[in-house]
Amino acid sequence: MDVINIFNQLYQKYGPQDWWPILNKKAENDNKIFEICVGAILTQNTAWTNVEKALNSLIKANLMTPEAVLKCPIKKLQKYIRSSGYYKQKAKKLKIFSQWVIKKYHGNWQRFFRQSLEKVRKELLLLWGIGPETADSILLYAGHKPIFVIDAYTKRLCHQYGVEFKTYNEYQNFFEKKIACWRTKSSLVLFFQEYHALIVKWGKEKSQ
DNA sequence: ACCCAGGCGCATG
DNA sequence: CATGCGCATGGG
Repeated sequence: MDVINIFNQLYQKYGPQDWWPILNKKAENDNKIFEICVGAILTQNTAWTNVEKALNSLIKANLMTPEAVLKCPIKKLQKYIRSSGYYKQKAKKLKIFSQWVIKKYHGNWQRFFRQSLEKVRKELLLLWGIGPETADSILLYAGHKPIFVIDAYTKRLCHQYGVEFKTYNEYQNFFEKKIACWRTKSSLVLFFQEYHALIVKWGKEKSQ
């Protein structure tokens, strides 16, 4: 399985994907980062179209900040994100996530992301509701950390080439080892961002 | 009527 | 360690 060659083919076919999509374009930078985190949580096992509706209703209700989410009554929060499914669990996840970034980092993402990749990844994974894919999406797209996101489509792509592993980390290592060695950090981030987006594009098209 | 979507936590063997 | 199950909406 030639990982680089597959990227080139996908890029030639689909072009740049411009991920992560920001809906609230006029928001402050910290709130755009928060929007990416919220999107990453809401899209767990859920179609993005359903997530977009929830994100837009949060924006419209002025709830796209950790402070506002923390203050909002849970029932009300559930109502706004209902379209994204699992809305009771996800409302709780947003509460916990918001409380964490406020209490520990005063809502300042710079303070969080300036720490090492190992440190920030481990810390996200300790939060209830944040698993490996959600953590890595946040790290890659919100924090610009060089980490490769594995999702159901990525595994499906591997299987098509007869490549199969047991764990998330094994898939991740497989891609990172084949890509990481010859690139600088910033170009690696862009490459990982584009690659994951292209895989999702490929997967979505295939499942229609 | 069914199946799936940009997963995760928790209980069980 | 590895399965299995509940969570929930909306579009095909």
